Amino acid sequence: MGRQPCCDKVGLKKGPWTAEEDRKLMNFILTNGQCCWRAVPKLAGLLRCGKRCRLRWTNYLRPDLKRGLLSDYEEKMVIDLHSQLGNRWSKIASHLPGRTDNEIKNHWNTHIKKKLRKMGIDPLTHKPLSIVEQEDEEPVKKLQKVQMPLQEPAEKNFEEPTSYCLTKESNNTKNTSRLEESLDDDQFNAMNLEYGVEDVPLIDPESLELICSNSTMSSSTSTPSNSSNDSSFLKDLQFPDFEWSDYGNSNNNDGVDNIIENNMMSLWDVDDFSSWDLLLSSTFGLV
DNA sequence: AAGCGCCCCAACCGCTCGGCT
DNA sequence: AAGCCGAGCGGTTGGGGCGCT
Repeated sequence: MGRQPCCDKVGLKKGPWTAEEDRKLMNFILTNGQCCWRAVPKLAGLLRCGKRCRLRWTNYLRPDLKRGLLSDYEEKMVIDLHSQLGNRWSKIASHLPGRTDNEIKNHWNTHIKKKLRKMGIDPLTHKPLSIVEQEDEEPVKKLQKVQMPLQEPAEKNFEEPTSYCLTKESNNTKNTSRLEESLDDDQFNAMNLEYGVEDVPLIDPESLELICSNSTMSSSTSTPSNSSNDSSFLKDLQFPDFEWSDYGNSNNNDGVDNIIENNMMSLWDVDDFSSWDLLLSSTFGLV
């Protein structure tokens, strides 16, 4: 069936929004709230279709929007969320308060993609490029080993990321306890009041550094076999001292194979956050 | 100063999803 | 169950800004 256009396009204005249009839309939404978007242009006196009004509001006019470039911390979050969710920009955006899917998508396409490639990581699969290239050469092997399409890393065992879960009810006791140790009760309760499991607040970078430095201490005793595996890609990439954690399989003693099986690497699984900072600074001058 | 090319991001387009009848 | 419709999502585009020659 042929889809009807979202609105009658005859006589509608296109292109950049004027300050006057912004003001009208802003006034209308602030006064009346977000109702049926199709009706908004008429009621607000705008020559735009409802869909454009909604986009303008969500991407530009919303008062809770943050402006400016994504911080290093936000960038790290985007990368990790992307490794788990794929190109689900709105899902990713929902974990970054004040950021829009459009903004994150743009930032990904213009900045993060390049940075990851520079680091030798394939932005699509979040796997080292050397492995991706190998797989391209040997498609049969790839299928046997990975058993899922490379384009959609998130589709296999998709779960909402639990690493950011800040509720005390969380089953993820490891992460919860890290946070409980690092934040005092007031901070923790404030987060709990404001956000549910799905709505994850932005943690202050300083708090995060604290969390991660604590976890470094505890992780130093864990799974030495992970870092001592003889797979070559880490050496090839000359990364700083990474430890690749198990991804949902605590009995797996080969970190690299585990990464391949899960078809992703998570920066949040880098136990030592300072190593990540070091990587960023050594690779493209961040931090 | 002018021309050119590149980069970035706001905006657009078209498809999908989910609720309703 | 099928169709309609509003809303949301993700990919793409176009134009403005900026640096370089």
